[in-house]
Amino acid sequence: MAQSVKGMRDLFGAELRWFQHIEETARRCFERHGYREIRTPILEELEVFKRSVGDSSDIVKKEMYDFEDKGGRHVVMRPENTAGVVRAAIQHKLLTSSDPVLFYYIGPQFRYERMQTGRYRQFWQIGAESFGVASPESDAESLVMLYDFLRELGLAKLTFSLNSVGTPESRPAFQAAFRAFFAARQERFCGDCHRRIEENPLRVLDCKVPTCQAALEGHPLISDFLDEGSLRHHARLKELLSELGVPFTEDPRLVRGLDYYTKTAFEVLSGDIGAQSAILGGGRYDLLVKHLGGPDVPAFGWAIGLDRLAMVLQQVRGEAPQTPPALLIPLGERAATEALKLARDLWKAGVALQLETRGGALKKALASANRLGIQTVLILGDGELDAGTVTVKHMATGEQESWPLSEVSKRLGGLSLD
RNA sequence: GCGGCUGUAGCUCAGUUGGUUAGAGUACUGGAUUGUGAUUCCAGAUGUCGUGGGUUCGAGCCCCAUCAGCCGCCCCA
Repeated sequence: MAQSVKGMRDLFGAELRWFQHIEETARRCFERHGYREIRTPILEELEVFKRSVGDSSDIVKKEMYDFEDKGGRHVVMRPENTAGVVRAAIQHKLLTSSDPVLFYYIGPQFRYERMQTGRYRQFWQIGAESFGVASPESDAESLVMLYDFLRELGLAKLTFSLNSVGTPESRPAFQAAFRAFFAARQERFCGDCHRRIEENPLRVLDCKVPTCQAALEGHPLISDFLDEGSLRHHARLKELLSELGVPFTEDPRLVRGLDYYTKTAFEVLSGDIGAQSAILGGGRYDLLVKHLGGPDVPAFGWAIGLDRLAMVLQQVRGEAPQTPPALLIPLGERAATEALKLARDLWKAGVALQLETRGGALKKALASANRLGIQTVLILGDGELDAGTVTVKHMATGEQESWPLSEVSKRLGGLSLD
């Protein structure tokens, strides 16, 4: 039997309902902040990611689906979406005015990784990118949008981990100090950390090995090396978040895996989904646009893992909210014709209605309604047709009543049928 | 990429030291009279025991390979 490719999965049923609910909520929340959707291609040129995500990162070094297309182009299935959005914004000259440009995206991303719960080779991200504003107010606006979005989904207890990773000007001094600190006690660090100190020193800070965390005791703090601008930015952002009631904890060891971040970096972890605990992350990336060949435009953005978010929501909230349609059951051939006509009128009026077309026994249809979780059943037989009514059965209570045909639409929440 | 575990009906699992036609619960199908469900009762159907090789008189059980999934690391969403 044919099976889906490793790491690729089919989405349907209860899980897909969460995906849909999250996506609908996201669009509503982001659109009202003035963000607009952007959809970029899944395939990008390799260079886009090498220059943005960073060619020392694992994502670029070993996790990309990359291949040569029939025209000899070296293409990559996007491992994340920020680089593509930036590329598109530059290509279409969207960043030439002084107005901010606000985008959100929803789409699949691809990384060739070892499978695990919450980690798939095709996974979905929702993200928002804000271009053109360097102020901490811009960070706060984006973060409060994200926070309110998560609140609207019903996640109450999440807290942002917040840090500032400074600027390329302030970073060398810290890195030198940190390397010296590391060198002085390098025998206490694990093999992975020795690799990290060379490739991405900041990553040593969030090593999970307890002995490494112990060895980090008293390490130089990024905040002690921050330039004046980054410090003021960070202080102001914290002030704003406090004013807005957005909960956060400062985490001086928080760093981001992607190379393009400056100043603000943040993430949210969840304890509900095993080792793959990161559900979202982001921060400021003031240099990326210019680095990719665009104008010198600051930016702030983040991405949420939809697969993991859906998993967390399913765990803390159970089933995704949904209103099942009503079910119309005709009895007999004459009723079948009339039911089809009635259903069509109701559909036109915007009523959610499922039509029983199998024509079997009523008890079968009711059992089926029960399985589908349908609350309201309309029964249309010869008696009802002659009386110009429909029998309405409320599945939860078993109570039945009779409605005139002309009132069905209105009483099911649709438009009037006149 | 590294280390460990698992794979038996749609789902959750049992299957005794290898021994005849592989089981349960649940779900499913039909029935308990004509137009009333989810409870109850009766009946029924269901599997290449992940796949391919091997050992054996005999393999769901042992060995090897392979595929898929799970757990931890790495990485990250």
